[in-house]
Amino acid sequence: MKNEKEVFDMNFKNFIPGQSVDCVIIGYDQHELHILVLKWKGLDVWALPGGFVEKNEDLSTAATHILKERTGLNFSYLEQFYTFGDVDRRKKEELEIKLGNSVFFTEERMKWFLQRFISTSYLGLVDMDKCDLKPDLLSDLCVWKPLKEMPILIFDHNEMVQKAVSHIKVQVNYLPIGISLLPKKFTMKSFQLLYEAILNKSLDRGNFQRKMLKLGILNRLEKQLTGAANKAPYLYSFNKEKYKELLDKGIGFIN
Amino acid sequence: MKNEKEVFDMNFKNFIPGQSVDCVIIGYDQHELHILVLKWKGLDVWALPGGFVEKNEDLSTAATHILKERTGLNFSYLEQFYTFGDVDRRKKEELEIKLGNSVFFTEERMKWFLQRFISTSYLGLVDMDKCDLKPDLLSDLCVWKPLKEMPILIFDHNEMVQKAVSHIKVQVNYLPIGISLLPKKFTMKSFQLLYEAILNKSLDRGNFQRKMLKLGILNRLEKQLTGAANKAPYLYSFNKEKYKELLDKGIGFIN
DNA sequence: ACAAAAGTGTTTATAATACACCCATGA
DNA sequence: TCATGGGTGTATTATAAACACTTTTGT
Repeated sequence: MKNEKEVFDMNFKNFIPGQSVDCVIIGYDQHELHILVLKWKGLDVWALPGGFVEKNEDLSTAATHILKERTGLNFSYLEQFYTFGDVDRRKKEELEIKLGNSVFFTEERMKWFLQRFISTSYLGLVDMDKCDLKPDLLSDLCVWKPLKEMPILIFDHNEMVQKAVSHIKVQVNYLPIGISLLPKKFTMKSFQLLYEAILNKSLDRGNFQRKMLKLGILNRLEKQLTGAANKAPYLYSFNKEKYKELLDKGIGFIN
Repeated sequence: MKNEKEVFDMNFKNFIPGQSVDCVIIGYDQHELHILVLKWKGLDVWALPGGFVEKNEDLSTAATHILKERTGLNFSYLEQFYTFGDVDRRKKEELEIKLGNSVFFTEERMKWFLQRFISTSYLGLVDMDKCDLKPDLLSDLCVWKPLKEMPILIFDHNEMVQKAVSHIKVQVNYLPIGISLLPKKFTMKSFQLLYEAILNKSLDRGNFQRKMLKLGILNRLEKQLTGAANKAPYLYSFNKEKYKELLDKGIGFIN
């Protein structure tokens, strides 16, 4: 287990200088998209999960590695989507003030954090329920925030979130949206609401249902009695083989 | 003008260590896509145009800057598409042998070239006729090669080309294909052949023509008498405003 | 019996596809 | 006048979109 002492033993000699990785991890709950964020220790500073790249590890391995530490999972969908490389993407002065108070930030460590970083961003899609969240050494909170209630994030992290969200919107027919974000069993309604949350528009219930059934990616399971005074919906699971086949061919789920 | 002396004066202290930029520049001629490549001085080594990033320049500025030097142009379409960050993407041993013979590669320079580099790749689309090609300091040739006759490129550069080409295929409806790759005046036939080259499949002539005309992105100009024993085709130019408007909305050119 | 939401059906509009037809051109 | 390729027309099919009808559930 990591502890306070480890934080103070932390050093950066095994990392590539100037290169970082940040992750926009998207989950879905209560009909809303959520983003995984961290709060820095003792500060009102929010940031995306991220880290540095070890000298002997691939960029993608670094992302996998960072997310394994934060969520306990190996992500089934994790893909690089953009590299942020502007000179002034980390506002040095702002950062210096924020870090200045902490005992952790010795002069040497300060120097590391104040250098120019080029950050490659990864997009992950995950079933929130499967995650076992743990803050990193510099943070005291690691939580899901609804996309619509995003706090102000440090540096260009809000831009990263925006870019990732518009990415899944554009690429909606080529990404394993349902299979990554929904639990094993789900209703057609929640499947539809997921697409509506991503596309930010309402879809016709009848047409959605017919289209998804016609694609052959769903297994119809038992009915789910909800206790409400209406017809019980079926539960569905994904036919993974068929789903992946369609994704590879790039067949459209939604127009 | 750059000359041999300048090569020997070249040093790397103004560059960010470990970070490079490579460019997949796509042109279109004789019904085929072409890629801009360089041949290293005195060696049978081919590579994409690329370079390093100055300490005080943005990543995108570095790409713009590199291409200005190679082609004399400021690209109207130039976009980052992937960052290659595997530990062993540059095969050190191979590189060491290739560079070992050159007088340019002093120990210090060798050390620079043999470090691990993370390379961010940019995709550019350009009218080949507008380019005024110039090799870089390490190369003696800077030429267009037809995509179907790509030489073996150094490192992972062939992978970069493949990734860029499949990127434009997938993104075909969102990229300024015609306006970037065709000359000012062109025939409907050459416009169609361009899409066929990208999509690698044949399209129906009548339907293509009707669709493009209906989109309202084309201005019909004078007829072009080719000298051939058949009806003379019209020349067209692009209605740039309408074209960009459609691109922004993401309206489909081709299915 | 009623409201509410699920599941399915039907109609209409729009777009994709295939191919046919006529026209201009130079030998 | 013939072959060739360009421009346009049309019939067929497939898909999207809108909405209506029926079924199931608990009160």
